[in-house]
Amino acid sequence: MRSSELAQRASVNTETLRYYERRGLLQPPPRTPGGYRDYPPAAVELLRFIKRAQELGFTLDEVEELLHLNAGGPDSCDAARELAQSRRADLETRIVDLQRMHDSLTDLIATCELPAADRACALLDAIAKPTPHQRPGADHD
Amino acid sequence: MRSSELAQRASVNTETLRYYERRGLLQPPPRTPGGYRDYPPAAVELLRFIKRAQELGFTLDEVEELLHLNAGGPDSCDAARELAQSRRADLETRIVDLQRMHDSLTDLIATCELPAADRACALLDAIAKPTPHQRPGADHD
DNA sequence: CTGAACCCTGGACCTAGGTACGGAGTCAAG
DNA sequence: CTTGACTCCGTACCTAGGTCCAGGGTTCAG
Repeated sequence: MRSSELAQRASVNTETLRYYERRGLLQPPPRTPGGYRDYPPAAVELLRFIKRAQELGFTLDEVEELLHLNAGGPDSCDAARELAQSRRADLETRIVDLQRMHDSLTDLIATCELPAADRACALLDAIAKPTPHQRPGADHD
Repeated sequence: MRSSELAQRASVNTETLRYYERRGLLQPPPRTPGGYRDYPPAAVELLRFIKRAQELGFTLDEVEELLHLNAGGPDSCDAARELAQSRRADLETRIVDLQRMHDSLTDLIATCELPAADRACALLDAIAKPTPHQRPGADHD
C-alpha cells in the first residue's frame, strides 16, 4: 500500500513514515516502478506496535531495541522483560515526583485561600520559599 | 554581584541567566562601567522562585506570568491561584496517565513471566495488541 | 606590563519527535 | 494531452529549555 494509506490506517502523518524510515525504525519498503513506497499490510501492525509502545512510555530508541529483540530468539524475551521492568521503575519514580508536586500545589493553594484582606500574595510568596516538605534550613547554603 | 556568583548561588549556568534575560524573565540588571552585569542580591531569591516553580511543573511562560502577577495588586493573587489550580489539575491528569501506563506494563511483565518453553515473546506480542484496558474491538477499524 | 580569570556578544547547537516546504516526478481520469 | 492528486527528495523548521562557541574586552594580582 501507499504512504498515505498506511499513514491514514495507522493514524500518523506520512512524514512520520519517512522519519521512522530515516531513523531505521521502519525497514525501507520495496518501491513501485515509479519509485513510490509500497508497504506490506503488516506495516500497519508494526506502526501500531510503535505507537502503543510510545504510549507506554518507551522512547523511539527503546522501541527500536524492542523491535530488534523481537527479531531475536527466545532469549530476547528476557531482555524485553528487563526493558519493561526498567521502564516501569522509571514510571514509579515519575509518579511519586508528580504526586509530590501535586501535594505542594495543594498546600500552596490552601495558603492562598486563607482570608487575608490586604495580603501580599501568599502563593507567590510561598513558592519562593523552601517547601514544607523539605527540612527547614536544608536550603540554607 | 557578577553573573558567575549569581549563577553559582542559584545553581544555574551563567548562560541560563542570559537566556532568562533574553526571554524577559529576568530584568536586565545594571552594568558596571566595564559593561559587566551587576545583579542585586534579590536576584538570588528570584532565581530560586523560578526554579521552584519549574519543579512544580510551571513552564517558563507561566513563571513569567506568575512574576507579572506578583508585580500586580491583590487581585493578582486570585489569578495566581487559578494558575496553580489549573496546573494541579494537569498534574492529576498526568498522574492518572502514568498510572495507567504503569499498570499496563505490569500486565505485560506478568504475561512475560508465564512459563512457556518455546514461546514467542509474549510481551512483544502483547504490546502489539490493544490493551486489556481497552474495549476489545474498539481498535478494530 | 603581563597573564589568568572573568565577562561580553550574537549565533549555532542540542534533545525528541516530529512537521512543513518547494520543486519535481508519477499516475489515473477525462 | 492535460489536469489534479499523490509522491518523491533534501532540507529547514518547530517546541522547551537551555548550552556552547569564537573572538574580543575587563579586571586584578604579581
